[in-house]
Amino acid sequence: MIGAVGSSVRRSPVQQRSVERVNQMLDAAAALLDEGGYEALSTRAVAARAEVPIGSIYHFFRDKRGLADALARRNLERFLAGIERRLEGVTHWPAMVDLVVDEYVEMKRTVPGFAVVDFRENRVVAESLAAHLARRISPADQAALTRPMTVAVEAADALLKLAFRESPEGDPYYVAETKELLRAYLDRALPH
Amino acid sequence: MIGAVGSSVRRSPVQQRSVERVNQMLDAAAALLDEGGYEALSTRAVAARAEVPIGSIYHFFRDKRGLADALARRNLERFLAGIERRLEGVTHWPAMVDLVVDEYVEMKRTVPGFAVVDFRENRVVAESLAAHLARRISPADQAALTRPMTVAVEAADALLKLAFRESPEGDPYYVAETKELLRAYLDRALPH
DNA sequence: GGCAAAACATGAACATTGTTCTAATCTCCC
DNA sequence: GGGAGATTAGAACAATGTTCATGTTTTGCC
Repeated sequence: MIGAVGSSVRRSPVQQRSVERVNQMLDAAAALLDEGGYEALSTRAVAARAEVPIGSIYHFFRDKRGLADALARRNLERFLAGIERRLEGVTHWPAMVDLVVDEYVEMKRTVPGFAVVDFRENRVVAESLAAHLARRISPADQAALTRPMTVAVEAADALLKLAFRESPEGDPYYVAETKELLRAYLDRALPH
Repeated sequence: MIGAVGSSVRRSPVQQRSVERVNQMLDAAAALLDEGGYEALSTRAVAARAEVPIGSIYHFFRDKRGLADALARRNLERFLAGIERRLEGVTHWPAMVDLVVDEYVEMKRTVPGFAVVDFRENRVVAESLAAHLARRISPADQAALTRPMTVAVEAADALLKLAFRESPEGDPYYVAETKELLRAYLDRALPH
């Protein structure tokens, strides 16, 4: 999950100092996104905040979108790692629902720029969860689980974004309803 | 639903010719959005496509966002009108689910730029559906229906966007699952 | 240590886009 | 037909995305 995926990255940093500077750029982008949304994400603002010249951004990232994609990927990896950690010992899916939603809420509260988890990333989450489900819970083939999981993840992402639009800490009602909706749907959609 | 809402519109057209030109601008914006997403929506491109000078856009709209908002509102009104038409005689909510999803799919296929129905618009849809439900189906107070409806609309919007990312005509599996998910959730969330 | 090659830093310069402004033209109504 | 308000028109300014040539630092190697 480290190699240059697709084409959002132009060069990967190889020296120590540049690894740090790339992280500074991602941190700066995350902070700007939290403050003013995607519209506030200007390349010059990122450069100023990270204390690097504009050229450095384009040295490592294809363009502004590539920078945002890289940030999304970094957040995705943190999210998956957090889920993997929490999933220890979980053997039935209703517990999984609580788990994943709670981790999402926690990330939204603590990880800057977590809003940038696009549809491309959602698919990865769905596949990861389907794999876990197939491995430890249901012996069914993973393919049959992936599509319902994709539906669940997409819906959950939208509802939790709604929860955080309503309240900075995540409106408790919408968080609770997200879990309720996921349980109601998966109870019908997953093979028994 | 016509007066200048909030502040996305700078002046409303009063002469006949300018009403037509404003519609040309919205049509051009819709076409560009369908072709290349929000990134392809440049004010100059809209002006060229609508065969008006840039100044005219800023004469009627506050800024580029105001133009997109106005398009979203126009699409929302068509959507609500379509729903209202189909809702004649419907007296229980499962039929409503099919109806609203089908109308959404139809609009996505035929109305240019329908992708631009933001969260602000979703709330209006939810309130409209809650009102209908309160009026003709359940005697319960509308307030108790609005929040579950908001959840349902937000989830449906996300899932149908997924369906249309997968296939230009809307992936049938995801469309069917959207209905399934809505039924499963509303069956639990609505008062019986 | 010293040296060549690769990686990196830097910011001026260019292209595109968002937005404003002032002057000229057109519509509508008395 | 005349005048006030509505509208057209596009040049001009500002901000942003992006590239590029040049200079500096790090790395691997003798």
